[in-house]
Amino acid sequence: MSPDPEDLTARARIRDAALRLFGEEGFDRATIRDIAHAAGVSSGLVRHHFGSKEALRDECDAYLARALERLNDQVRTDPSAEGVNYVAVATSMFGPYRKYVARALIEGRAAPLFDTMVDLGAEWLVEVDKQRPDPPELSREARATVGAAQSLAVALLYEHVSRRLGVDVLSPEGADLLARIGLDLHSHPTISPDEAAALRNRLPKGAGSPDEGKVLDD
Amino acid sequence: MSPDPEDLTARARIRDAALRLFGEEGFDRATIRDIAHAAGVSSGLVRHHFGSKEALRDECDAYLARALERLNDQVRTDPSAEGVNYVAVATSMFGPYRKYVARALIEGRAAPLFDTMVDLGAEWLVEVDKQRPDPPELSREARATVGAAQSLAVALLYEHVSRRLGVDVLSPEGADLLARIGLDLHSHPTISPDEAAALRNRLPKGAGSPDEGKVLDD
DNA sequence: CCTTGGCCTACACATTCGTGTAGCATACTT
DNA sequence: AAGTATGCTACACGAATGTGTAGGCCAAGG
Repeated sequence: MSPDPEDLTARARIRDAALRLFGEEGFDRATIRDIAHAAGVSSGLVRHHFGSKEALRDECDAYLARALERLNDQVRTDPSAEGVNYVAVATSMFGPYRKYVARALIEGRAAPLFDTMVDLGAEWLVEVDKQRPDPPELSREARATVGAAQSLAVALLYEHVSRRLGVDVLSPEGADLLARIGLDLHSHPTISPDEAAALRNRLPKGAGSPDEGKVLDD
Repeated sequence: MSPDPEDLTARARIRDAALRLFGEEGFDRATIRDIAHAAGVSSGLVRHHFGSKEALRDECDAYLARALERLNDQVRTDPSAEGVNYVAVATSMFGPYRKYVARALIEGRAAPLFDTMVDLGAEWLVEVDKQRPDPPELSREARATVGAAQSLAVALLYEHVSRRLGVDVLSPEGADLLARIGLDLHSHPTISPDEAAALRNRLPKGAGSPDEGKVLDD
């Protein structure tokens, strides 16, 4: 999250304060007056710049979408971006805006944000699939969707994960531990291919035939 | 989620309505009057039974904890509980209370609920570890924590996952697709052991030595 | 019969919040 | 220099909400 060139302006300060308070308190509990106070302006100015509280949130969403686009390009062109970075980015995601993003995602908002995560994951899966012995039964997009959701899980459940691990996962030690756990989980299947086949055959619908209206790659 | 013997009573109806409205609208947007109306009682009765709005939410949390305990015992004693059920339970989790649980978890509440998920996952890992070639570097609890978080991801990001998959993941077709994706992801490592070792050596802290104050099993 | 206590309702109060309006200062334009 | 747009504040209003209070209905027990 590199700082925007537009800074110091009251409008930007209001947006940042809103991002923070919406995240910490939630949209309803965060009042316009509190946001204005945190930004060092009057409450009237918030209305002057953004029109309404919901419009202010829309602007926050849009700002985050732009920020993600920058980060997206950055990751795509970064040669050191490999696999785990995908998870690392998702985890430390949006730094101070983590809580805001979490709430937005839970409420079904911030769709472009989630979609970008899926797309990033799908691109990574292209490389992963090359080293895979058996052809995947399911589309890359489908697997990337669930993978993106799982990658976001630690960021969403930040408090609980930190509590159970006994370490703040945003601290250097916590991030290190998290990276090792991620490597372990991603490098060790928890179900053997045989078991997977057996369980697949037990699924109620269809007996594991690879094509019956499911989402498949072309 | 089996229905409680205590039912039909106004108190139970209020609690159920609160669970639903807190989930759908969020704690702040859901008003006591709306909850009372949904339960078919007056708003005063809500206060009479629960004292305050926050106390009502506490009761909702406690009720969910009790319900989870029942489900916990059920899963533990069910012989057909194998691996994927872990994910399936987390996904279709709490049925109508999914949104409530999601909000509670995001806000850092419902800790016993998350802890139960971790414990369940850790028990499963005991079996998984038996079939693992290399000894795990990290504690079972640590891996179970992240695993639990990832298992909850689809439930938390229900709307986005359903949207990207093009199927309601709570519908029979969606659940089937989800199960297949889960089997695929769990049975195929996305990182080879060699890559994992290489990436582990690249981590800033320590050069991959297996013990330097990390969380380890005994 | 009367009274006691648990459910339950109706109504009022104080607070808070989003929004609307009026007005001031500064800077830029013509 | 006058006009005008812009960034900003102060203040007020209406609505909604959590909470408090007074009272009614009804079964149980003396």
